[in-house]
Amino acid sequence: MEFKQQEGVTLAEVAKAAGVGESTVSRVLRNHGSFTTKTRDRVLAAVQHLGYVPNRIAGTLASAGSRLVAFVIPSLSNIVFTDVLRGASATLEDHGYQAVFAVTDYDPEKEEALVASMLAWRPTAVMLAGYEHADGTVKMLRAAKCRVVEVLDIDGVALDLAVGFSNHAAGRESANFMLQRGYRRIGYVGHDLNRDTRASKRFASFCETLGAGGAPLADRQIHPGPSSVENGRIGLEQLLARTPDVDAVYFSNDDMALGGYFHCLSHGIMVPDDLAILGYNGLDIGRATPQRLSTLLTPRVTIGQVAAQLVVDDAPSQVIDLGFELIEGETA
Amino acid sequence: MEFKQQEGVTLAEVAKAAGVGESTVSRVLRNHGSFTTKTRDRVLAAVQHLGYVPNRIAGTLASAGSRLVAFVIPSLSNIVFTDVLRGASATLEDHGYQAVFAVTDYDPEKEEALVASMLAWRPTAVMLAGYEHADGTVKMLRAAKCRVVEVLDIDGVALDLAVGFSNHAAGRESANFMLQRGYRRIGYVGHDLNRDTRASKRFASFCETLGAGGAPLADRQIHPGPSSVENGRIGLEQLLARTPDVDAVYFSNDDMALGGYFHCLSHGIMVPDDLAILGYNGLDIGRATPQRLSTLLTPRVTIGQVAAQLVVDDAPSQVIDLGFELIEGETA
DNA sequence: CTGAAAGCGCTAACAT
DNA sequence: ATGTTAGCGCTTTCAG
Repeated sequence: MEFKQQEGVTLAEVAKAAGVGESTVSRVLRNHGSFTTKTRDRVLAAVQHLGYVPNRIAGTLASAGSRLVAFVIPSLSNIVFTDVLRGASATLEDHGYQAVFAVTDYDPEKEEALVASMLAWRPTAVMLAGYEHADGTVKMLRAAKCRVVEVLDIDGVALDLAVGFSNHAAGRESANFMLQRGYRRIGYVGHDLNRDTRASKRFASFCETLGAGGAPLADRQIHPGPSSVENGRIGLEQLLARTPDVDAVYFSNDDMALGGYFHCLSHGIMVPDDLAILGYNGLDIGRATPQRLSTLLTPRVTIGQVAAQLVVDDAPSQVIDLGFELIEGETA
Repeated sequence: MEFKQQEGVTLAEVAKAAGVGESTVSRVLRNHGSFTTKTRDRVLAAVQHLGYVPNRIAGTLASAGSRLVAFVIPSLSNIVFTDVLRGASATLEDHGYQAVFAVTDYDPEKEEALVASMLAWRPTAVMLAGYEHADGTVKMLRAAKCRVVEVLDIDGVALDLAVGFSNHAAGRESANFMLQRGYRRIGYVGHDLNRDTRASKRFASFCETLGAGGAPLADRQIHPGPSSVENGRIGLEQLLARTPDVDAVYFSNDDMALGGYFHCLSHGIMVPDDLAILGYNGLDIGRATPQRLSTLLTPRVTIGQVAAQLVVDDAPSQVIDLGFELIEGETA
């Protein structure tokens, strides 16, 4: 059945076996150009017979597009990024593109190094989170002749394509919601803001809006580590120890908020009467908790889909605001 | 500063600019072979000056190894797989490898198609979840001269490398734990078992062990969809409606278990006295809930790390059992 | 220590 | 409709 599969069957061998020229095999395989049904069948039979698998490395070198899309993301633990990947990968696969990824750990220098090594694969596009990049990263990206998509943030100047929503607007809307609900002693529990610049944008606008509304932030508790349920629990505990009279707390995201909610559950703190809780992200789990979590739903998967579609369509440079939706749950 | 960056600077141009031969540039860049410090500096200066980014597509074609590792995973929503990716990608990046991935949606046919298109990139290795693959997939993988790593399961015959733990053993240990704790009317709440073959192995062994222990499964509720907190909540609700007298429930994973736990919280069901809950996976969130979730911790990140290391080392074929750890929480 | 030249496997004109 | 040929940008003998 299979003869020399060990070292890789080449197109030339298929051509020989089918008794046609190499370009004919190439045309048939890519279904491009013209050929008779007869030759097509002979080529396909030879392919089948030899177990030929086209070599896209060679194909890419000979033509132009690599059909490789590079994702340089901060983390694989944060659902935000895996959701974007998820949305994008489906669209990409449907169009014959392959997704390559690397994780920066929220480190701009690492991002720069990873972008450099991604560029070595001559990707059709590279997708990054947000706008804050090292100078070298920007320089390389500008010089490279590939598309650049910045996702999850639109508060800034895009390099090329940007798909996301305004984190400033998200912070503002969250603050307005709290204010409307009548909370006046509002606290914040968050994770490392230096690394997560999007969370820090939300926080800044949240505070500003609160101040303008006459109820400046009562207190804040920032955990130096990454966001997690456990850190949210600890964060709220510490905040309350210092400022027991807050009537509401805004968390940097739903994981943190869930931790805060659990703290309340185990300490007999009534939510939202004793303390209101507002999260961010709109995770599924927040809809299954004893009380539905109040949060801001972000269109993460859609962002990935739209970003991928723009790349596939080779759309002109643009910024797409996909917005968000405030979910009025039962915790605030 | 940069002259013809638009179309990509080539190694030949660097060579010309540095006044040396192409092979010398290649040697310097890969730090392989010999050259004087003087020529090295000149080459590096030229690289810097022109903003040269090596083309790995060409490099791969000319040499052999692609330094690409392909991941063909069932889902990006299930933390199990992203954790494996996370563990693997760090190791891979450290060794100059790039991770490529594709999502099968638990569909063996899609897996086959994706493996085929991955193979076109001539990856150093391809990583798959578990042992259940379409015949075509196995055939291609055997024919391809790349390493194959099956992760997360070791209950079967490995194609090449396998890193994981025994899901049968996990089911057995979970059942024995329930039995030891004295539960006798034990139920099961799970998600689609046809798709998740590993969950189905755990369930089978769980039932078998329970039967052998004289307390056969009291009832089961299988949700046809994917695992989620919400589906776990609904699943437990339905199970209890039909069989109210169960004293413990084993869930297909922690997401489902969390849903069950939330159901208990909101319906005044005392855990574990009225109803005990046992999950599977050992998610972080289970340590922050009002009561720590009893579960089975699986070494997902480590599996990724070990798998990547084996590939990097080009280790001989072998199966590595990384085991798991039963976490005695407060819910069972 | 360094350069010249022959491919790697495929695609894309260009013929025919 | 199909074959021929010249590269794509790099690595790798092989000389020198």
